[in-house]
Amino acid sequence: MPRPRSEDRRNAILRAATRVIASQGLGAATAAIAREADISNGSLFTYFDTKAELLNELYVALKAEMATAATPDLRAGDGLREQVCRMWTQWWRWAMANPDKRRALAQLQVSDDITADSHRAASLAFSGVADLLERSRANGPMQNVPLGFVLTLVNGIAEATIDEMIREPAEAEARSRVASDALWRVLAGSAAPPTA
Amino acid sequence: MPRPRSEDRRNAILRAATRVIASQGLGAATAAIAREADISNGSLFTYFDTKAELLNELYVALKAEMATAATPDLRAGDGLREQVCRMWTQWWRWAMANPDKRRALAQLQVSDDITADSHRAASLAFSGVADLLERSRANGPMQNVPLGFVLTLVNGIAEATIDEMIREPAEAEARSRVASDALWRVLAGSAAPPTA
Amino acid sequence: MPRPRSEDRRNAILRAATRVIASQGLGAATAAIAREADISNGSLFTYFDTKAELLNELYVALKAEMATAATPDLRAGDGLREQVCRMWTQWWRWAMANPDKRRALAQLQVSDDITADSHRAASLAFSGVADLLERSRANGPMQNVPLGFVLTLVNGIAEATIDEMIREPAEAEARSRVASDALWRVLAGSAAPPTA
Amino acid sequence: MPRPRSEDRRNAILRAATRVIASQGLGAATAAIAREADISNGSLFTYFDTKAELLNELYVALKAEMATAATPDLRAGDGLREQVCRMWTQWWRWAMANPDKRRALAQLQVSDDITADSHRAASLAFSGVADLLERSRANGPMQNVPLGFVLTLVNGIAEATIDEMIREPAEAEARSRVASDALWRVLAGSAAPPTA
DNA sequence: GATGAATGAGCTTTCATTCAT
DNA sequence: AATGAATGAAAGCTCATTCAT
Repeated sequence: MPRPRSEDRRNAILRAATRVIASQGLGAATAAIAREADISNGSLFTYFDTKAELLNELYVALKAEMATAATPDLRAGDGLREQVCRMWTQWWRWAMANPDKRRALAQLQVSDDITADSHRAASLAFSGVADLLERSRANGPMQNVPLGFVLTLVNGIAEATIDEMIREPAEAEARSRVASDALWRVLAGSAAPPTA
Repeated sequence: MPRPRSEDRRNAILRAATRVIASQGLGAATAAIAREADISNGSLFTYFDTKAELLNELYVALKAEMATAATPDLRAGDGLREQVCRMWTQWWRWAMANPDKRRALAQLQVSDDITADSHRAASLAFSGVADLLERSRANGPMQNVPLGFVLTLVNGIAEATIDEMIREPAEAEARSRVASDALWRVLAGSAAPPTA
Repeated sequence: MPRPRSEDRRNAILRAATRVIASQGLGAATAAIAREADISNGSLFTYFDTKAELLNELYVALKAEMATAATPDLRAGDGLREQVCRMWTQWWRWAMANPDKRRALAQLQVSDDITADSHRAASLAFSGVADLLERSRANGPMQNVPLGFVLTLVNGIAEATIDEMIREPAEAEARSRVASDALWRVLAGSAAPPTA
Repeated sequence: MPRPRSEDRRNAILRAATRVIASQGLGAATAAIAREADISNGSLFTYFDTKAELLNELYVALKAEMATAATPDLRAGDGLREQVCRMWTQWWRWAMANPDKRRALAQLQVSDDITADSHRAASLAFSGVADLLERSRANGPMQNVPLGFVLTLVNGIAEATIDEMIREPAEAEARSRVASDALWRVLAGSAAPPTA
């Protein structure tokens, strides 16, 4: 029995790719990623057949991680407003805590190497978030548009806010509250603050 | 800034770069851009010293064009709501009419080759839009955050909506209205429709 | 020569190599050969230290098989002409029946990896054929040249004819007779047909 | 006007390829060929799009050169026998004088990279030789087989003899006469010596 | 001995940039 | 200034061989 293909090694490559892509962009050499993962350049290709495959898997993995981080646990008794608030908080906390992942994602998102399948898989990971948004927009001004549009919109607002938070980390908490209110206004149309 | 002879040629290169980058991404070869511009590969470098310089100039030019398209003419008598509405309409009309420019911008926005200076220059071009947003948010819920944040946020919402419009062009007008209302809610906090 | 366990496996590798080289050329990866032989890539190297060694052994084995196929059984009473005729028939029958082996041989013959020793060993295998040729040329026009030259020449004629037979398999029998006569003319100088 | 693409350089690459392939086989690196031709590795690809294209052009060029060398000038008054004799002499003289070209050809001949088109082009170059053979076999034992077969056969005999000449250069002239007679016997069936 | 992952040198090809014309 | 050939440093990927299991 040979040395088994190791899940650890595979993850090490994905982590290394995240770091290298965050700092050098998608043009980063596979050899650089391998070096960062402490493996030989040839070894990378036993885990990912091509660079494009590595990028696709990384994209889906990062999106899924982000989605998981954002998806709020179901706590009985919480109102929708609270749930949205918690989701949003979890989302930006993850983003602020993982700047490399966010930067890598920004590059991957617009890459031609990312297939339609990967984009689909990434969307699927957001179903928990989508469920919450579906309930939140139910009787509001967004009730008649496709849920996908709502998701896109919320994502746009979230990312824009996180960009600002990164520019001014000291004000992150303050911005968070402003953004949370804005989000709710977009979804539900009223500015009622969450019951504290 | 010593400018070489033909401004026409320079612009031809920028237009060619837009098309080529839209279809092939930032990895596009300078030779491909030169061919698309109907000049020799060497000639490109008499107009732009490096590929990075070309990308930066293209980025700023496209952002500026987008900003110009979005900036509403000052018409006496128009209310803020109407002006925001007009801005937004002009914005997405430009985006829908110029898919290549939008796609190229999406790539450029996240490129490591784009300098902080270029990002600053791009923001400056949005001063007309910024002015309008400044007035629009004056007494609303966003009155105490930096104007840059408001711009970022509005930009995020706009881009998300345009993405959706591209997915479903038939519904563009309908989405436009929904988005316009959402935008106003974010800025001003109330959903009052524009006085027609 | 310490031989590892299974002679079967060794032969399986040689057979697999024949097929793979016939279809992909000498550039074929050792891993491809191993896969075709249904063993692991590493295992191949317990049977052959290097790829070059495998190629050399394959070359000698194929040449020897060809020689064995061509060598006519000694049948008392047969005239030389009949024996040459039988040899030639056996030769091309083997070639037509084993296209992969022939193609692999064609590649191996010109490879830099094949050592002088292997070429010598291959010649040795043709001693039966050489004996017959020695007797056949005894009083003819080739009586004063080295036997090796006669062998080379006969080989050249045989291979050229087989190439033609492969191009037009339907005419193989007809070509066989023409070539047999030509062979005899080269060796013995007269065109007397075999006494049937 | 830029430096024009130079036919000299192109030929230098072909010559370099001949030498390098003769000594290292078809596995020779394009970089090695470029170095031997005293150009940069990238430059090679402005003259030949791919390595396979280079190999194909080299193959056709070498075959054509060999054919030209072998094709006898038409001299009024020469009998067929003399013409065949002259062709054969010119052929082997060229081969002995150009060992690298012969070795490179041997490799190229069996390469999978050589297309059917190239093989066709190579055959065409031998039309002068083919004409002579057509006339020579006219009333002899080979009159009823395809001319292509005759060519293949003559080629096989020629190459086999040249191989022997290379093994024993001192005997080249002697072998030449023996081979010439054998050739004539194959074609015309009689051993009549050339009228001196 | 058998397995297949690990290794790293080496390959062809691309491409931003330079430079002879 | 314009041209496009020349340059050479990468890049992604392959593969003979080694080695941990």
